[in-house]
Amino acid sequence: MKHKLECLLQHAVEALKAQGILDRELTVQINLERARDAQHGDFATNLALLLTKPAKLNPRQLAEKIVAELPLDNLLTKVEIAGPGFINFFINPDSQFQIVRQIHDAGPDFGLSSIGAGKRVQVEFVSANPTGPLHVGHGRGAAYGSAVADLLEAAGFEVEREYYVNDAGRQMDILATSIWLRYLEECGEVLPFPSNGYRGEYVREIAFKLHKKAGNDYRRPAELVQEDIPADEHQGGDKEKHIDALIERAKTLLGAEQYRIVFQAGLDEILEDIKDDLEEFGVTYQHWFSERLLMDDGSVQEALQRLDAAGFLYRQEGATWFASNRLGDEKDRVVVRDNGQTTYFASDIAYHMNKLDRGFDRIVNIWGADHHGYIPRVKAAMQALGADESKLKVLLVQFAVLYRGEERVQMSTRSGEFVTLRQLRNEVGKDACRFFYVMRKSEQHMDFDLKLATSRSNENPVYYVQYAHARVCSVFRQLDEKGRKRDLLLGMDNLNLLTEDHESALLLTLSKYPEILERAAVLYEPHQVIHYLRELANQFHSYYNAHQFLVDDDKLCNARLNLISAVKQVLINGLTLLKINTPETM
RNA sequence: GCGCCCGUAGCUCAGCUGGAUAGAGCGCAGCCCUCCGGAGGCUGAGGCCAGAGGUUCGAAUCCUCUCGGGCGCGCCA
Repeated sequence: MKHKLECLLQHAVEALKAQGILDRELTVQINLERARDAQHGDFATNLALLLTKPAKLNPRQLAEKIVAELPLDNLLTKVEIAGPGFINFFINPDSQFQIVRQIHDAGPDFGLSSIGAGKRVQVEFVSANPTGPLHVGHGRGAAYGSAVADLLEAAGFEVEREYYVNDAGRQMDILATSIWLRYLEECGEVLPFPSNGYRGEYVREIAFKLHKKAGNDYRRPAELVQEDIPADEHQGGDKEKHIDALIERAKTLLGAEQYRIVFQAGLDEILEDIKDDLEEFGVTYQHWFSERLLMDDGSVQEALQRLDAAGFLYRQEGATWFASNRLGDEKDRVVVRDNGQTTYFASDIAYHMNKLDRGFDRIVNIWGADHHGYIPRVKAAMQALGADESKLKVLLVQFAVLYRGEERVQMSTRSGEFVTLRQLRNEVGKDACRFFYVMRKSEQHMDFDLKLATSRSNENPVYYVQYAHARVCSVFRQLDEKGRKRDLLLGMDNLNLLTEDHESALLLTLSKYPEILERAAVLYEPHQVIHYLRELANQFHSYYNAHQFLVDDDKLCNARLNLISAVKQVLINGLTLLKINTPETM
């Protein structure tokens, strides 16, 4: 409907160009909107206002000329010029009824579009370090990222979801060493735990399993482990030097082979936990991409060579620097440290080179807001590699602050007492969890109220939407109990009986769903779908209270049943897209 | 100090790439089941869109500054 009107307007513009009112070279962006007020019809455009200057006419005169060029179509009952020069379109009400038929015919596919035209988009999200379970902060990225990916897919893009696993680097060594130290405790060795180690309970559990499986194979005497290790922080030393020394000690005492096994045990265990966690949250990936792989297969070296060949690398103070400042970054960045090790950023350059080489039309990265300073350097690297940096879209997700009623829930990663995503899901359930996370615009700081999310009352927006669905189901159960049969065709033939205000409003809202999905996908704004579903549910509940569906008149009854059936279908489509359940009873 | 995000009803937030009279939920004050599920509906009070300039037919929306809140500015990952 919307596209059709846009076409008509485009033709009118061409006609004005032919008449010499508008310059032929002028490109015109048609801006057609849903009218906010029913008095302004169904759609409105500000076209005449925008073209006032190039046409050198006042807006109302210009609007008249545009309207004169619009072919009369039986879709429209009226086109009028209003206010300063808006053109308002009134859609033939009969055509509005057809939305019920369209929804019925399309079923689960209603709302899907092909604007993506099969273009390949990669969406990378969460990508939390596998050094511990996901916490609530990752939850928002997971819910938002998967919703964006699912929306893009619904809009006709070919989507690949990816998780970048940081399985290389110092943090992983700290984890491996932490596990080993806990393992030694399991074996009966007595030794202090480093202040900088991972203290979470999960580390003990992994150590426990390792001990159960391997017995004392990796046991070494505590004296040897401790010998000549520099003091920890609480002993007046440097915690970083302390932990680094312990890592080295673990590597020497265990040897490369055994160290690798302990390391791998931790990585596997945690990654498995993250995968399960996300899967239970309705989040799945096509690829789990290993950082270590990039280092092992020479990709990092290759990326650096390419930067060097392009003249973007130089050496200073023993390190190798990438001249990102020349490409808009606030300063240059180290890619190879003076000790010869490549930095995390070097891996990331190689990773983005790899993404580009895979030929995606668009690359979407979803990051926590704390990484925003990272964007310029990654874009700089893409440019230096000769790539089109506009292919990369970085979406930032702001932090969520947890509340339980008035009280703020404290999170502390160090102590290992942080609230995990799993705990959150167990407390509020998957549906409320996803709904709440996606309900807010991603760049908006949000307060996540656990008390509200768990309340089974009218305060809770999740139940409100689900209840609308359950109510429709209930009406059909009631129909059954009364021994009546639904007559689909009779209802379709009598849609024109749906003339109540509540019914017109619902028909209009239903017809907006495809536009909402498109818009939400293009703008990466899944919260728009939530808002739409709340509005739809609200209108349904109003309708339910105002009118009886199971009336004696078979024609009217079946027309209404078809209408609420369409409501049900759209609720299902929207909620399913967001991976939220649609229970038939609650 | 520099950079990014945010500031809209008492609270939590929408506001359709600049449009017509700024919206919703919660909370508050009332009301509505002889009726398909009251986890619902209806009515009402509540706003200088942080503040000041600017851009134009028109600004909550764009630009500049100020004030407030969050987050970044490592040879960490």
